[in-house]
This record gives sequence, structure tokens and C-alpha cells, in this order.
Amino acid sequence: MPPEEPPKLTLRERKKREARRALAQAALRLSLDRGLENVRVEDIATEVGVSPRTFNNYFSSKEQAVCSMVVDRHEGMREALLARPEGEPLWESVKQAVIEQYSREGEPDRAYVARIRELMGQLMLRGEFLNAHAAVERVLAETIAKRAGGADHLLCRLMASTVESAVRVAFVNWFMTEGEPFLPTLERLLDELATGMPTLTGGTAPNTTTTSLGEPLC
Amino acid sequence: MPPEEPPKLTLRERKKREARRALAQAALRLSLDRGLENVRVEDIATEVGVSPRTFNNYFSSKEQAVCSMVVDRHEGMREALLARPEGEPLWESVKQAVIEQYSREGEPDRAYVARIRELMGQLMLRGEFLNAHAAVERVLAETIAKRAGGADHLLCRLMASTVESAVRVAFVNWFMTEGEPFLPTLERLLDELATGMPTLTGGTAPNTTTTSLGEPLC
DNA sequence: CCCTAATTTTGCGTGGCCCGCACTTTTTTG
DNA sequence: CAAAAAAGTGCGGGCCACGCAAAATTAGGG
Repeated sequence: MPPEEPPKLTLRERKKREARRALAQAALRLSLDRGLENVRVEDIATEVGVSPRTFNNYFSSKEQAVCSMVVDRHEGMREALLARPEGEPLWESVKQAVIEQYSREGEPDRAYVARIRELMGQLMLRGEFLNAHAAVERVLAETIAKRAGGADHLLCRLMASTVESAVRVAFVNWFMTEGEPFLPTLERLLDELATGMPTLTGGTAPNTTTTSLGEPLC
Repeated sequence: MPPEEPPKLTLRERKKREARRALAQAALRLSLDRGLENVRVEDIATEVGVSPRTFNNYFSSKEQAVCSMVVDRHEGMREALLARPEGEPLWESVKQAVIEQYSREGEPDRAYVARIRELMGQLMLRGEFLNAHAAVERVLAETIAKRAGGADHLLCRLMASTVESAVRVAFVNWFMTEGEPFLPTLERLLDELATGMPTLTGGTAPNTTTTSLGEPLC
């Protein structure tokens, strides 16, 4: 009979999530401002008004905090995939689910693109970023498997991994070029995957010089 | 006229490579023995008979040292790809080059599989591992682009990224299962990629329970 | 053979991070 | 409102990455 919705999440839970969110946000904001190497854990903690020790109760490194948004996407992704209509071909479902998830957030903010590029130069952070994507990939694979009704487990993993590849490539392309929008690129890459690899034909190039490797970017 | 081959690499260079190799090897061996968390940088350095400070002249973290073998593969991969016959379809070239590279090393050692599994549980290491694969991916993309004679840059990246996905999936499958060999799996996955995604058809599964996420393994 | 310049290794010191532990503060529950 | 549960906090220790400058090693002519 009580009309007020007793919030399913206990106060504790809400505060906890809020704190986590605030820390992640602060970590990202500060990193974009000054560059990750100039942000100490202490700074992030102070920004949120919490002790440095507490920061480590939520994240085990600042890189993890910065990347936590990536891994939080898995939840939306799973729901989107499971919500696709019954008879739809599997690949179409996956494609739509992924696109849906990334549209929900809107095009990433252009204003920060230079800073993001700079940020991704940080080695540790790239590691954590890839790691986060791997986490998403895992959940995606499980969801695909469930959705496909027990199809070959290996192929499900491959599919998930492949989708994540497309996302990463589209993202890198987005922040490395000036104008190209993210979503259309992603969609195009996903379509490319659907038709298979042999679209491209071979033949050695004429004369380009050998580029060295090092590790300039992504 | 001098018949002895004057080693192209100066003594300096040889010692350097040797040291690097020794450090990487020691790092891997010790990690497999005791688990990465029980290996200090000092231990690795001592094992090779060098000061801890020197270790950091070669690698900026022990995780990096452990994973350096992965990134060293890029060289062989590039050569293998560029050595493929002229007219061969691009995808076939890529596939063969990758398989060639991984056959060269032989099947990974079965004896250590349990330890490897344990090792991959380490979060930091997984990050560095993924990072290493990303480096290989980048070189592969460049090489593909060169080989394809200036094809769409984005698609080259996608192809490289996709190949690396297959490798990672095959590898994880290898160390998570008991008997399945690595190379045949890899080959199968690459073929799967060639034909495109829609091989699998959809339809929701019957009743499986929702698995939680956390981050149990890879 | 030896001397000099270039390069590498090393010791030391600094700043920072991660985390276990015990203690305090806050929230929950009965 | 009191006891219990859970989260925040301060302290201390161990480790790591790295800048710097001094020693050790190598390279290449005289």
C-alpha cells in the first residue's frame, strides 16, 4: 500500500555507486586536463572529498578508474542484445545491439579529441583500456552464446572478439582523424565483417619505404 | 676476401640483445615457477646477474618483460607476410603468414599449461599481454596495407585486428581446455572469418541462468 | 698496445603507488 | 536506542619506476 517506492537500492548501495562514479569521473576529467602523469591518486581523492586510501577501495589503480566507463558498458550491451526480437539472425542482433549501445551515449565529445589522443599515448592506460575491452568482450561472448542457444562456444568468443575489434578500430579512427564520425564508421566495419574478409584483393605495393615500429600510437 | 663473416652486429649490440633476451626469459621462467606476484624485479635481475637498475633500462615493468616474447613475433610476422607470392589473394597471404609464424615456434609447451592459466589470472599481466598484442596488430596492419597496395587504411586495420582476435581466442581456448591443439583451432577460426559472420543463426536459448560477471578469467 | 670517446651498467635517492591492518564513523536492523 | 554490519580513514611497509652522476666496458684510431 505504501505509494512511495522504497528504493530497491539501500542507501549504502546508492552512496557506494555514487562514490565510484564520482571517482571515475574525476579521474577522467583530471587526466584530460593535465595528462594522466600529472594526476596523483591523492588529487582524485581530494577532488571527490574522500581519503586517498578510500580511492583504493574502489579502484586498484588510477588507470582502472579512468577506464571504468568502458567496462560499465557491458551491462547495457547485454540488455540490448537480449532484447532483440526472437527470430532475427544472430549477427544482425549483435550488430544492432552494439550500435544501439553506442548511440545511446551519443557521439563522443569532439571538444576533447586532442586530449583524448594525448591520453591514449600513456602506455599503462592503453593496457588498462584494452583490458577493459576484454572484459566487455567476455560478457558479450557469454550473451551471444546464450542468445544463440548453445552454438559453438569458440565461435561465440570469436564473434565477440571480432565485434570488439571493430569498435576499437572505429574508435581509434575517430580520435586520430579530424572529421569522421564514429557511428557510421562502426556500422560500416561491422558490415564488412559480415561479408567476410576476401573483399580485399592482394598484390604488393610499388615502393613505399619500410616504416620502423617503435610504438608511436595505439 | 675474408671468409669469416664479420658479424654485422657489433659486440655491443649482441650483448644488449642477449641481456634483453635473458631478462625476458628469466622473468617468464620465474613467473611460471612461483607466480608473478612472488617475483620481484630484484629476483629477475639477480637471476641474470645484473643490477635491478639495469632491468629497468630494458623493461619498464616485469609484466612487460614477461610479455616481450609476444611483441617480438611481429618481426617474423612481417617477413612472412611480405614473402608470400605475388598474385596470391590478400586474405590467403595473411592467413598463411600468421600460421607460418606460429608453426615456426611449434605448439606451445603443454607441460606448463596449468601455470600459464594461473599466470593469465594476474590482472596487470593481462593488460600488458593485450597491449603486446595491440603492438603486433599495428605492425600487421601496416604490413597488410603495404602488401595490399594502398587499400583502404581502415579495412587494413580491421583485418589485422580481426586476425589478432582469432589468435587470442585460439590461445585462450588452448590453455583453458585440456586437449585441443593450438594450430588447427587457429586455422579453423581464420577460415571462419573468411566466410563472414552470418554462418551462425539466431534464436534465444531455452533456460540458462544468468551468469554474473566479475572478471574470472580472460 | 694504449688512449680517448661513446655507450652501458650501477648505486643512490626521490616520489609514488598499492595494500594489510586496526580504528573510527556511518548506516542498518531488531 | 543499542548492537551489528559495513564503509571510510590513518599508518606503516614493501615495492617499483626513474633521474642523475659516477664507475665500468667497448670501439676505433694512433
